[in-house]
Amino acid sequence: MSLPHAILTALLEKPSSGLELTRRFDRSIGYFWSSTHQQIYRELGKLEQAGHIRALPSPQPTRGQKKEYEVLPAGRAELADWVGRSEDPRPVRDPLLLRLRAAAAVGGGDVEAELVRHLELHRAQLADYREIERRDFPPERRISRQDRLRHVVLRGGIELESFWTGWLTATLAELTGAGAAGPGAAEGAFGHEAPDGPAGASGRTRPDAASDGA
Amino acid sequence: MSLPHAILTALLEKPSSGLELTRRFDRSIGYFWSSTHQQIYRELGKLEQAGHIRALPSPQPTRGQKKEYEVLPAGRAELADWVGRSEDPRPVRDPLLLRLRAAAAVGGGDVEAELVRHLELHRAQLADYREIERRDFPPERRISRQDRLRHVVLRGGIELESFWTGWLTATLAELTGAGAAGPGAAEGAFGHEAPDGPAGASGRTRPDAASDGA
DNA sequence: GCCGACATGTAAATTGTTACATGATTAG
DNA sequence: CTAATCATGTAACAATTTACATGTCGGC
Repeated sequence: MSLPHAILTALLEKPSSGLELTRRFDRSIGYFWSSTHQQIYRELGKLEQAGHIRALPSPQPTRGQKKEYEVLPAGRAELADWVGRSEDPRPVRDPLLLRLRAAAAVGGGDVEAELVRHLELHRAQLADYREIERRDFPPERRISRQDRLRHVVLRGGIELESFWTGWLTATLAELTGAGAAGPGAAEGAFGHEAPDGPAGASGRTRPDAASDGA
Repeated sequence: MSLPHAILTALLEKPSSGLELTRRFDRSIGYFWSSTHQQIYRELGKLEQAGHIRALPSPQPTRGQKKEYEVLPAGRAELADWVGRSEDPRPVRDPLLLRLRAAAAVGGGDVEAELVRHLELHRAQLADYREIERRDFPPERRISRQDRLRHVVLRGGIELESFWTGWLTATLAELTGAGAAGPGAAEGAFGHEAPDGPAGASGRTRPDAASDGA
């Protein structure tokens, strides 16, 4: 999957120990590929065995002792190769949307408080991103392709959080703004089947794409 | 996690067999919680053992034979309880954003083709969602809370896809529109650490994507 | 000498993916 | 009767999460 490549990226940006990586996964790289220290240590071991990274020489590499890693040429090559690979977007798997859908199915439940809570969280994350953008990407600067890439990734984070705050705000307005009609209304609504696509007997299929052109 | 609750929701909406569920996970429920038939069968077994669902009586429940399930009161109770629970948004884990960040780190690589491909996929999904909205949620209809919930969930899907198409379009413009300056420029850019600690909430401003319905 | 922070790990359980196996039903 | 399709599963593996275990170092 992508964890080793996230680690290679982080180590290319700056050689680090496992704990340092863990911290950067809490705020920088981890904004787009989150992970925990357990996974990171395990993956560091694999990457070292594979000859993609190596531990910088140190006095005694014992247990509680800091151990820094750097990327080897083989690791850089692997990452460059991965960058050129193709991968479909992952299907959405969002507990909040599912929860609302479940709320529609069982009826009742005050979901509004949870929506407000999420709104605050997303607003905070958005403010965080905006601050990083203000600090690292001043408007008139002449920038390299590297910086452009980093900036569009950050824009992705900003716009994603903007989507959430916008949708949550609108949803709260929709759910609290007008009184709910009685239950048991209109059939045929979303949740009662979408039109049939060509569905094979095994596994999910991304509902057809590439047809578009618009 | 959420898979059993996704299944309970789907079965509440309509009792189904494993294969029918698999198909609905390809187009309806699965838009927000994807899964495969293997996982679904495994989970159906667990839910049955837990007394949350039961197989509808049928002649002989042998192997290749269709087996329909319905939700029992205990299952409905569990789902209602889950709806009321609180859960933080999942940290982002997106291979495409990570890939761009890796491209910035290793330099080179033409990432543009992959962006175009994703743009087409998201446009197709967006068109699909819009069609469902047009069909299932005509504008002037008086609607119940159930329908409101289902509609906001669909709006979530629509706005999420709008975010992607908007961001991908802008990113392609940014990367192909202007010639890249030489490599090795500006340090201190995003990717070289963000500030520590939590950030306060802030008012939202809408940048550009994820627009239309909110 | 001990405590808290730093630092690296192990183990077990759950969840998700990939590949394969098997039986039933129906059209030709 | 045979192939395609419907339908339900098993097995093995990979990824992720949660809980715990161990060791080092500096300050007091």
